[in-house]
Amino acid sequence: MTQKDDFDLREFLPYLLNQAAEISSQSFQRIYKGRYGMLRTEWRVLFHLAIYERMTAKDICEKAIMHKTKVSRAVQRLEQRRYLQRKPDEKDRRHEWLTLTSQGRAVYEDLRAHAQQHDQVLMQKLSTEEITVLRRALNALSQP
Amino acid sequence: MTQKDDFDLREFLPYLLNQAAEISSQSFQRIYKGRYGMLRTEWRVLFHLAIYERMTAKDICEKAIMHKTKVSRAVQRLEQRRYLQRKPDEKDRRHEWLTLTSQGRAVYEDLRAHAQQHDQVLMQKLSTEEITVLRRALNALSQP
DNA sequence: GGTTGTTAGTTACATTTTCAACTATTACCA
DNA sequence: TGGTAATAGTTGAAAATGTAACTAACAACC
Repeated sequence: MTQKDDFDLREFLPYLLNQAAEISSQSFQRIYKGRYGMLRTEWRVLFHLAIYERMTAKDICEKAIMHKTKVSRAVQRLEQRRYLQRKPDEKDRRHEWLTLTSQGRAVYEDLRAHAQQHDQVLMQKLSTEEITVLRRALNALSQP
Repeated sequence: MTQKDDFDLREFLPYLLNQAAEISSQSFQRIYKGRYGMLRTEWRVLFHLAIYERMTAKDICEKAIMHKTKVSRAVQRLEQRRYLQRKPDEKDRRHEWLTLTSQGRAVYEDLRAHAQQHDQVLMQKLSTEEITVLRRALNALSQP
């Protein structure tokens, strides 16, 4: 198993990004899955609603860059657990406004605390300068 | 939909990493999926075999940080398409040595060219300094 | 030498995701 | 006004993934 090719996978950005994303997500996954049986799609929706307070599923699709079926199903499960409420828009009944319940907000507060703590741990692997550049670069790469 | 919370998702590394990974993978995905009907797991295995020439499934699991069932299934599909061959180890028949066929290498060469081109496009969004720091940071974050 | 433990890899089943088709509502425009 | 197009969101079937249990081969130890 000796390297032969001049092409190095560890320089290929999509590969590197996936690797880093996968590994750095794992320990946070254990938290939201272990404590609340949630999926990745679900914590994302929950966090978006906590941060923006009031969104339609469409808004979430755009902000979180998630497919509408993913969002739809995440919303269903969060509703079943009474973490969010739906209210149809009066003027355009195709839209549904989503907001967290107090229960949902409580879950968010708990997860957010863990998220921030988790982020601290990750950042310990990097210098402050690296963190700044990394965030900037990741944001740039997130523009489609 | 106005931001309320002081916690910013766009600073949470696992989120940012996932977003960037997702988006930057998409156009490469169109290529390996469109041209060869391959999955992400499959191009990864293919690339590893091209680069390291001869590996067992276990080796690939470790290098690529993929679960053994993923690797097992990717190997099956690559074998069906005649992109790789298996040879049991003579001394320890639990091991199987995997190597690409010439067909598999041809597919790799094609995909590699596209990968490099795709990487160029991605890197245009960044300065050379950002690229250096990004790669270093991603490698650091990829250590579990 | 036979029992027990380990390792490489596969398979079966449950859970998630994807893709396409669907409903319901509003917009557009002749 | 009526008919077609567009939009928000849901659903069902197929594909992919995760988890755990499994087989086969070897190792170790008494």
